[in-house]
Amino acid sequence: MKKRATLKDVASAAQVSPATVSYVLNGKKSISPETAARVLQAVQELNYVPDLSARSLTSRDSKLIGVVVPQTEPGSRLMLQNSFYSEIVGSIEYYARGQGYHVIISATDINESYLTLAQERNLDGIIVIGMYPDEFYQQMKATQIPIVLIDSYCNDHYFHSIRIDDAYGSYLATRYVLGCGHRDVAFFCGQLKENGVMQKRLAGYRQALEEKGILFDERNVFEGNINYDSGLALADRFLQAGLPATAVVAAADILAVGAMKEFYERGVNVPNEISVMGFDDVEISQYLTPGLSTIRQKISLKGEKAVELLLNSINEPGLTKQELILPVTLVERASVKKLN
Amino acid sequence: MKKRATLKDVASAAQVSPATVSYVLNGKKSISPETAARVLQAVQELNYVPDLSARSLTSRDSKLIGVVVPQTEPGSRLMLQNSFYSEIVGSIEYYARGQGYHVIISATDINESYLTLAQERNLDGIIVIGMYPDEFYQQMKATQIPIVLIDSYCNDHYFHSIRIDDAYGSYLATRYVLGCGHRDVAFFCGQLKENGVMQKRLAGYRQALEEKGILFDERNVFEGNINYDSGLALADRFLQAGLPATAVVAAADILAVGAMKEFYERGVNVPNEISVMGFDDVEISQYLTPGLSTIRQKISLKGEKAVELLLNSINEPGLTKQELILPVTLVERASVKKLN
DNA sequence: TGTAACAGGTTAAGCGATTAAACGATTGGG
DNA sequence: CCCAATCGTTTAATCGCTTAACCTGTTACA
Repeated sequence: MKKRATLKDVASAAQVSPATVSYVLNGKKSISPETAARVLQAVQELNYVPDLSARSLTSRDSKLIGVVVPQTEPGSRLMLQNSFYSEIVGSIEYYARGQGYHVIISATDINESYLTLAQERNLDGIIVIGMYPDEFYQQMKATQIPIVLIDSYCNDHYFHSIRIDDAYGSYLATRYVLGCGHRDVAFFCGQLKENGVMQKRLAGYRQALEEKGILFDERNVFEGNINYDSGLALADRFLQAGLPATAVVAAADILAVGAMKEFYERGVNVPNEISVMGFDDVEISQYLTPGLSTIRQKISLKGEKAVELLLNSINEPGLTKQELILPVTLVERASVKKLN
Repeated sequence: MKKRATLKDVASAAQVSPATVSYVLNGKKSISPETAARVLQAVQELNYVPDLSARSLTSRDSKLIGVVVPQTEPGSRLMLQNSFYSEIVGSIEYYARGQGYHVIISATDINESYLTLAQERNLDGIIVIGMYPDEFYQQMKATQIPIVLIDSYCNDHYFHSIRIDDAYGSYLATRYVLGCGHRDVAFFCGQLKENGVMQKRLAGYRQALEEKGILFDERNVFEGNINYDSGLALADRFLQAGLPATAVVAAADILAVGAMKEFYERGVNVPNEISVMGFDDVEISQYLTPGLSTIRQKISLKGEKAVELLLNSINEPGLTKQELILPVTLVERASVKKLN
């Protein structure tokens, strides 16, 4: 039951003052090589690991960053089940660790509780994924903590921001489907209200239509939530509607996944009877049969860049706010039938 | 740029000593209602949130628990991509937070670095998911920190442990397939060597066979790794082998997912030409077409119980080690054909 | 040669909490 | 009526580390 070695223990073992040990450990002052060696050896022998709580107490930083993820849906609590978020969080975790930071996730309601976390743990920075009510951003701003927004269309220039070109991606998707010879294509999406991402993706869809001289028809857009069940439901509604559309472009893979399942259950063959196009290239998209054609965003790159930006912002407080738009590419698999 | 309020600030605002504030906040000593009220009000007004680093310095606990997840596969870094792990981690996160704990994940190599984390952050406890080399457990033991193992067949009784009855689950799966009229069934699994889970699942498979009086045939077991690509590969090898088997039971859903995809690509219809049975009931299993019949373990329950056990163990150091075996159930979907 | 700069260390003052011990004022029992 | 126990509160030590300030020799330079 022996206790952990402390700075002081190391100091006495190396026969120097605690301050010296501290200095050699963070190299903030010149120390003679011999002394340094002695200290380092003591560290080794005693198996010394600095206590970050103690350190954070004086140095005012915790080497901890927070990640805020939306509750995927009102009733559901376990956001990590959503592959999109878990992939991002995973990559954030990975890159942060590489830089000596640890990550604390929070899927809690966007009430005050996150602010509390930020304070009580002295978070060095926060990465916020997704879109929230305006009030939330105001609170975040008030913390004075460096923050990077992912996939948010919050206009406040106080924050750094990372996203993809949603409109373009959706345009790409739709153009591809159109290019395959489809002329009448439906659009499945999440709540358009207050969700910039969905709005942009709808805009991209419309743009592609327009470009081809195809009339936009409101009845072709099916609005639900961004989850599997909603995918099922939208496909059902689509089928009920008995529209002439031969393809659907979904504003999110998970929606496409649900739709494909529903089509399958209803005996509607994908891609022969109906084509399906996704967006995101979530991991499972490739698992499906047929493989889901979709718009790929390098999810892990988003995480990587977010960490990079956040860390820069932490180390250089005055950093001018940046807005990073990551590229998207089209991934062709087998869920869209070529009509020509 | 005003600084956060500290204990001392609250104290002077409420006109009491810092100690008093501390006492009313953690109610460890009797304080007059009037004083308490005054303090509480000051806390409100100043928006005071205790600094956990500082607290952890004296109270020796951090309200932080660590979660160790294996690197899903040697080359891959982002373990959270594996739905099984991300689901568990998500639920651990959720329940831990409910109890006032935060979670730090680590997908790092199982080298010394996790030990370092445990020390530098003063972790109150650790949840270890999966199986590791023996040496790892020894190191963990040395930390003296309460630990709960999930899905490990480590025999060391130093640890609490949570798992399911793998052998029984696999038995159930195989019996079901057999019950559907299949007589010749293959078994797909991850590395058997040093992986208790896989071994047990193989055992369950054999038991079911035996019970039906079917000879176990080594050529029917296909060993790979537990990931999608391996699923593809095993299905390929299976097809090459040209065995008479009419069904395959996979020791993990992700393997089944890969197999189904490969079968699809090769034009082998599931379930008409080959039946597939899974194990785990990962979220995507239901998304597949056809839906994957599988053995369900309540993944989130695992997380919940792990947290519960860990917290008990933290609060009651002498707690006798427990081993929890959670129930499994069969989920019938559409990937196994009924021959009779 | 006088002095400034610097290298290499040490001292000691915090950082923001917790908590044992001390303290004065009541209270209660014998 | 006195002593002890109890209550409500304060004092002060402490947790493990960082860092400004100080100290003592050297070295460099005009």
